[in-house]
Amino acid sequence: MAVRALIEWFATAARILPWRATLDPYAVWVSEIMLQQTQVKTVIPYWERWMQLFPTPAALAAAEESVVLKAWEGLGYYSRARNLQKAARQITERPSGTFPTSRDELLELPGIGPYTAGAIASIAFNQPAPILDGNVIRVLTRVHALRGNPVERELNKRLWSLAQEWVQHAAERTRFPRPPFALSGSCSALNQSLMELGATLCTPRSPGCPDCPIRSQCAAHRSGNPEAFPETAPRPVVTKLRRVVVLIEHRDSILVRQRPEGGINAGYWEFPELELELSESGADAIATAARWSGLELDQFSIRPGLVHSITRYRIQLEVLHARVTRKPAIRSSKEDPTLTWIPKHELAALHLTAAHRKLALRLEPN
DNA sequence: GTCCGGTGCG
DNA sequence: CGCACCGGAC
Repeated sequence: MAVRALIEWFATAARILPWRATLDPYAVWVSEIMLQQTQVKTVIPYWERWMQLFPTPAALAAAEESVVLKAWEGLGYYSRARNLQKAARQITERPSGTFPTSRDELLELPGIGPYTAGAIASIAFNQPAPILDGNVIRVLTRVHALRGNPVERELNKRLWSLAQEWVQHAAERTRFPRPPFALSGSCSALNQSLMELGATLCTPRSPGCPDCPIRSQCAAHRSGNPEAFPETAPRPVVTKLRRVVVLIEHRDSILVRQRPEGGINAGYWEFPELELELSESGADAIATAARWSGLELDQFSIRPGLVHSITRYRIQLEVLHARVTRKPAIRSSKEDPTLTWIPKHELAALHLTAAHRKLALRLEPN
C-alpha cells in the first residue's frame, strides 16, 4: 500500500481549487455533484456563482426551480440540479436541522450514490468511507495491474474493497502534513490524493509516471504499458440525427418552447426543433419548417448550423430564420402548450439548452 | 472523429 | 444489469 506516499505528495501537489478552501459540507457536496461527469475547469465558474446565489441548503431549498435550472444551464445532466434542490429541501426539513454526516444518511438523499456519499463523508467529516470514481478506478487497477472490466461485479467489488482498505489504513496509520488548504484529516487526504493522482498524473492517456509518487509500487508501471489499465468496454454506437431549428422573430419577440419532463434536457427551453431525415436537403428542411409554421418557403433564410452530441446521439442542427410581420397561427401549439412568444431580451434570463444558448447568442440584439 | 464519467430507473 | 442522461477535451 502506498498510502503515506500519496498523502505526502497530495500535501504539496494538490491543485488549489475554490472548494478546497472550505470544509462546509454543503460546499463540498455542491462541488461533488457538479464534478460528476464534468471537468474541473468547467465546474469552477459554476460553483462560484452557485455558492453566491445559494450559499446554504436553506437558500437552495427556498429558490425558484427556474432560477436553479438557470444556474445549472450548460452543465448538462440537468437531473443533478433538480436532485440537488430536492435533497436541500430534505436536509432543511430534518428535525435536527443539521447536515447529514454519515455515509448511510447521505445515501438516502436524491442524487447521492455510493461515490458522492463517500466523498462527502470523507472530505467534509474525515470519515474512513471509501470512494470509487473513474480516477480511483484507474489508479487502483494500475497499481495492482487488475485485469477485467471495472464495471463488472467481480472487479468492482474488489476495487471498493481496496478503496476501503486504503482509507482505513489512512485513518489508523497516518497523519497528514499541514497543506496550504482546508483539510479535515487523513481520510480526506487519502481519498482526495487518489482522485488528484488520477486527474493529474495517472491519466487515461500519456500518464506522467516519471513524476508519480507511487510508481515504484505500481505493477502497471513495471509492466511498461500503464495505458492498458483499466480495461474498458466498447462504447455504445453513436446514432446520427438531423434536425432543423426554426427561429421566428416578430418585432422584439421570438418563438420558444419548453422541453417535456423526463427526456433529454427535460424542462429546459429551446427554439422549436423539427426532425429531419438524414438524407434530407436544405430545401427539404425549409419545406418542413414551412409546413409546420404555416409560413411561405421564401420567408425563411438559412443560417449557419451546428453539431452537438448528447448521450449517444450526434445531432446535426440546420438553422432557419424568419422575420414576420404577423404572428403565424401554428397548428401544433395545441399539442404543445409551451410554445410561447417572448421578448428577446428575456432570453438572457431563460434556462436554455447549451446548443440553443449558442444560437441565442448569435441573434442580433434589439 | 473518439474518449471521458456517477446516479437513477426499469 | 443495461440503459438513459450532457458537454467538453483531445
